[in-house]
Amino acid sequence: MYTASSFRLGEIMGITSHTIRKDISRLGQAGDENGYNIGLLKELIKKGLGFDKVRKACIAGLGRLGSAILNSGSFPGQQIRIAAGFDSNINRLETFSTDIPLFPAVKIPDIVRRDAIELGIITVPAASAQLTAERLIEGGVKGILNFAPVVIQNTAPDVFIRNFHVLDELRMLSVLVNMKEEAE
Amino acid sequence: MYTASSFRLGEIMGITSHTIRKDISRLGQAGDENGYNIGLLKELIKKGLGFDKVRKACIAGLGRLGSAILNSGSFPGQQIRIAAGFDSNINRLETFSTDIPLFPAVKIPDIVRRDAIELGIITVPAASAQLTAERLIEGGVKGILNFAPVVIQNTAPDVFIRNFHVLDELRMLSVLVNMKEEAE
DNA sequence: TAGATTGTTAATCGATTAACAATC
DNA sequence: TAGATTGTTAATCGATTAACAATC
Repeated sequence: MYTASSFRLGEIMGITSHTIRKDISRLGQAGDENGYNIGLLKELIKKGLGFDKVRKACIAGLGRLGSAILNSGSFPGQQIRIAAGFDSNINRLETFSTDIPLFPAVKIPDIVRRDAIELGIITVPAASAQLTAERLIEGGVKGILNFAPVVIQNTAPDVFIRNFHVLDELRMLSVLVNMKEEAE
Repeated sequence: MYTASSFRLGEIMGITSHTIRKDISRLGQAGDENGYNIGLLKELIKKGLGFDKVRKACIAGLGRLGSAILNSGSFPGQQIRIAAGFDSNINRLETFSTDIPLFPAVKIPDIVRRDAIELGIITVPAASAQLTAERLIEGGVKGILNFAPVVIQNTAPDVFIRNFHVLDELRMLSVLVNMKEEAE
């Protein structure tokens, strides 16, 4: 039987053993004085976090970033399945070769609703990000991961939105470096 | 003279006016009873956060994601400049057309040091992420943005590391959706 | 047993939010 | 002036860290 200690798990994840124990204990009991039972722990996490279901996601915007994500293997065997791609440029849709069904952007509400897609990934230019978000929400998504360098104004407060932008992350690092330099 | 209130700024950024005021006040004074003086505020942020310097960054791993970032216009006029790209596949380097100088991965330490590159973006496969990080650190980078689905073990504690992975973000959204469903 | 490790309660920390005097 | 808005102090909140009894 395989086991792992909170210390070892923390090492792998880059956090302390305290946090590991606290977080796991919230889900139930999976360990004893020999550490955590890996099989039991996996089950506990799967159940507790809802990873026993596979949720469908779609990608809106098939530019460089969007197609990079689309082609990243679609996360096989994971908790997420990419079920559709959208772009406003019809030509781009036609020249694309993938197993994932592609549609024009205006169809977002229809397809999202029809296929019960729950998560949306926004990789369109900043100018069309808000419209894209609204179409996704209209279709009924419950969560949005936004890569466009704009903060999405959430019209439906029960939809979770996470904003991520590469440049902002680099700026953040730059600020940390700068603060450190000034402290020296 | 253009002004903006903390309420309006918070609206744009999706946070409260309290946080805006608190954060800005840390940098100095930029407003009065008419709101913030935009020009003054920009100056204050630029100085306070070190955005008056441009820091160089490099991209290690020119697969789909890496080349998407490389080609994203190199953030013109921003606080960050992409100054080099690296890949372990020599063929890939040769077939690439870009203004940004490209080098084989083994040269990372040399080039980073030579060109005083301060930030590194890791877009290599998981298996080579740790090695890539070590090469970047060897060259002297001060911050790393890691897209590989592995937590980088930081051998140099004075280097800032931010881990980001698309699938994890989607999983996070999935968990939020799941918790909400269970609460209902 | 002795030593290692969990699960949980308490303490600490930092960030967000609230409240409000000061300003013009 | 009256109303709007900042800057700052105090209160709240949640997450991380510390500490330790219980377990085998």
